[in-house]
This record gives sequence, structure tokens and C-alpha cells, in this order.
Amino acid sequence: MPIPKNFHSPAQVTARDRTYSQLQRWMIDGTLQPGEKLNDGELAEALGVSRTPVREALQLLEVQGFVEMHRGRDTRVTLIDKEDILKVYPPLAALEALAGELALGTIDPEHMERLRCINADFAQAVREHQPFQAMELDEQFHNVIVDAAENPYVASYISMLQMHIRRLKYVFLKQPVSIAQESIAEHNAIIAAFEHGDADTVTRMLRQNWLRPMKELYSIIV
Amino acid sequence: MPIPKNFHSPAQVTARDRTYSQLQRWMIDGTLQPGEKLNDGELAEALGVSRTPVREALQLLEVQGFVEMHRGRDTRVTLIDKEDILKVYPPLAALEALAGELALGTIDPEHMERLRCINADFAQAVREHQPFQAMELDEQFHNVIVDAAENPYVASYISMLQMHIRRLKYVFLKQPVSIAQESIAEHNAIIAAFEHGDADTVTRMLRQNWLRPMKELYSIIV
DNA sequence: AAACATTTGTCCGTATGTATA
DNA sequence: ATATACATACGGACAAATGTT
Repeated sequence: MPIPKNFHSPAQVTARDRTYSQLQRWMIDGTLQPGEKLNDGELAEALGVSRTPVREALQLLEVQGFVEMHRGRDTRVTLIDKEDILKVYPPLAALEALAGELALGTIDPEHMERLRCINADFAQAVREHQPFQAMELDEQFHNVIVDAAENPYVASYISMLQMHIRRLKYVFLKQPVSIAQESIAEHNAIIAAFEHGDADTVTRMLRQNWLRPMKELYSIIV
Repeated sequence: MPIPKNFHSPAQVTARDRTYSQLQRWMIDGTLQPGEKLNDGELAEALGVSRTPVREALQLLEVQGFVEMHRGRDTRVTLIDKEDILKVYPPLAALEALAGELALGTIDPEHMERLRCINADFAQAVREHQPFQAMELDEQFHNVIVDAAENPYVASYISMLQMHIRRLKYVFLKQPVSIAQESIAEHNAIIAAFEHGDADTVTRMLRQNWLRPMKELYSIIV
């Protein structure tokens, strides 16, 4: 097993990073509910670290819109409502359409193979009614396109929006939503459009592949 | 002068916020050059605060892509090169096009009046060769549309990308760039398209109003 | 109206990690 | 290879601000 020489050690994950990841997970899966008050001292004790890394993690989460900090008053998980669904998906659809457009010029055979492979697994997960697996594979499919686009500004914002969407799904549905059949065909259409260099179809399908689930999710909620 | 009742105090600006704003300004205007090493202790002394708010400010700037922190090694202003111009503008154009699309349903007469007013001032600033004024008014014009769109996810990312573009302009040109005449006409076309509810023209012109300056800036650089 | 309780903000000392001699 | 210098990460105490009794 060849190990890269510059394997700059696993970059010892810091207390702040662990705290950040854990708090984000808890907010996404609903362990920390929207509107819930966060006491940095309590969190520090619960996580076995001091207040400093907790505070730093909370500030990062504030920038991302997961928490609201009120100077001298309190810190709370941000509230969400049904309408947030209609606010989060459109920018994601727009940026993924852009990513698709950019990827047309940089995508290589290896990327294409990954797309086909992931979509095959995705189709199987849908057939076998494994909603969590399907959701993960759906995200992986889109991440291949984002990777191919080679634009860090686009990539970082897309991943942030995906985290918000995860929270919306978990909080509103309490469980992974079963993904519609249509996605499989849409993914295939996207793959074919990449093969043909058809920019218009790539962007249109990528948009649709996000906006259709948005409407479905929105219509399910009370 | 009517003062809102819930005027939650001037929100006493914290040391962290001051530090954050100041460091960001310095990175944008080139006082802190790309690649420059940042010592939190030195910065703390220079700004008259302790290391904590400096560290916190640096972490926020890291998330935004203005600095890179290497655990136990150093913290530096991120490098930029010519190609970054081609990476920053497209997502901004895509999101502004989306903002325009969303704003079509929410824009009101007051917004329209502000657009006309700002563009008139913008035209004057261009005529009188005041590039800095013109740049500010150009940003204000676009911010009206973003405000009207009422989507915080879109708004926050657009403002971040605008900061990056400012840095690119300053660092590469050493001075505000004189904005092309075309922008005035494009702004008028955007205003007219809003009046007619012409979604296609709104999105197309907003895209063009960013991508044209991108190409100009890119072609000017070495 | 003033003192109190609570929570966040800041300071600074120390520990830990990284690179160099 | 080990030690040393330096920068960042963390911890705990103190200060400031806010809302309440």
C-alpha cells in the first residue's frame, strides 16, 4: 500500500473542529432543536472541552446561519419554517447549474465513470427502499459535478446549502425522505447531456433535479 | 425624527467585530498583501486588543477565504492570481440573476425609485470620472435588487463574493477601475425589464452586467 | 431605581504542535 | 536524532453587558 510522502499527518483534528462538527450534526438531526438556547459553558462541559473551542465553533455556525448570537443575552439555534424550503433550494439549483456549465469544459472520463457508478448504486438504493443510502448517493452524484467544476467558491457554498437542506429534511420529516423515481432518470439525462456537451440540457436538468424535490418537500409539510 | 421602539441599542460593536472589519479592509485594500504572514500577537498589539478577538476574527476570515490558517505553523493572507477573476464572477452573476428572478415577484415602487435614483447618480459619477464613487453606486444598485429578492441565503453569499471582487480589483489595479459606459445602459435595461416583468431580460442582463466587467478586468491584467 | 443573576466578551498564561538548526 | 524556537490551540479567570427582581 503506497503512502504519499507528503502525508502531512492527519492534521490532528482540533477541539474546535470536533466541537463544530458535533454541534452541526446535532442541529441537523434535531438533537438541538430550532430555537433552543445554547449555553457555551454547558456545551463545553458536555463535550469535555473548555469554552474557547465551543465559542469558536458557535461563531462559525453563526456565519453559516445555524445559530444566532446575541451579545450579552443568549445564543440560540436559528428558527426555521416551511418557507425556508423555498429560500434554500433555488440558490443551490442556480449554483449547481453553474457548476454543470463549468464542468462541461473540465469533466474527464473518470468523472463520467463515477457518475454512472454512483447513479447505479443510487437506483439500487431507491429500488430497495433505503432512503438514507439514497440521499447520500444523491449528494455524492452532485458532488462529482461540483468537483469537476473546480471552483472553490461554488463548492463551499453548495456544501453549506446542502447542510441546511439536510436540517430542513430532518426537522420537518423526522426521518430521511424517500426519494422519487424521477431522480434516476434525471441523473441519466444529465450524464447523457455531459457526453453530448449539451450545455442547455445540463443546466436545465440540474435545476430541475433540485427544484422538483423542493416542491415535493414543500407540499408534504403541513 | 421617529425612532423605532425596538431599537436594540447601537448593538455595541465588539472588539472582534472591529478587528474583523479592520483586517478585512486591510486585505481588500492591499495593506495586508496576499501571502503575508499574520501574527495574532502583533495584530492584537497593533489594534489594541488581546489575542482572542484577533483569533476569532481570523477564523471568520478563514471561512470566507481571505486567510489560511495552518495549525501550529502560520496564518497567511490567501494568495490570489489572475484566474481567480474567472472563478469569483460567475457564481456572483448566477446568484444575481436568481436574485433578479426572485425580485420580480416582490419588488415595489420604492425599490424602483431607488434603482432609478442610484443609476442617475451612477451615470453622473461615471461622467465626472469618479471611479470610486461609481463603484460604490454600482454596488448599491445591485444591492437594491438583492434586498428586494428577500432571500438571506442569496444575500449573504453575494456580499461575500463582492468583498472578494473588491480585493481582486484593488490588488491587481492598485486603484479603483474606471467603470465602462455600458453599465449605465445595462442598468436602464434592467430597470425597464423589471417594469415589464420580463424575467428573461432581467436575468440575462444581470448576468451580462457582471460577466462583461469580468472579461474587461481579466484582459487588463498582465 | 438599583442591585442581582446570568450570559457573553476579553484577557493572558500555558500546553501542544511544527519546522529548523 | 534531539533540542530549540516559534506560532497556534486551549483553558480558566475576570470584565462587561443585558434583563430582571
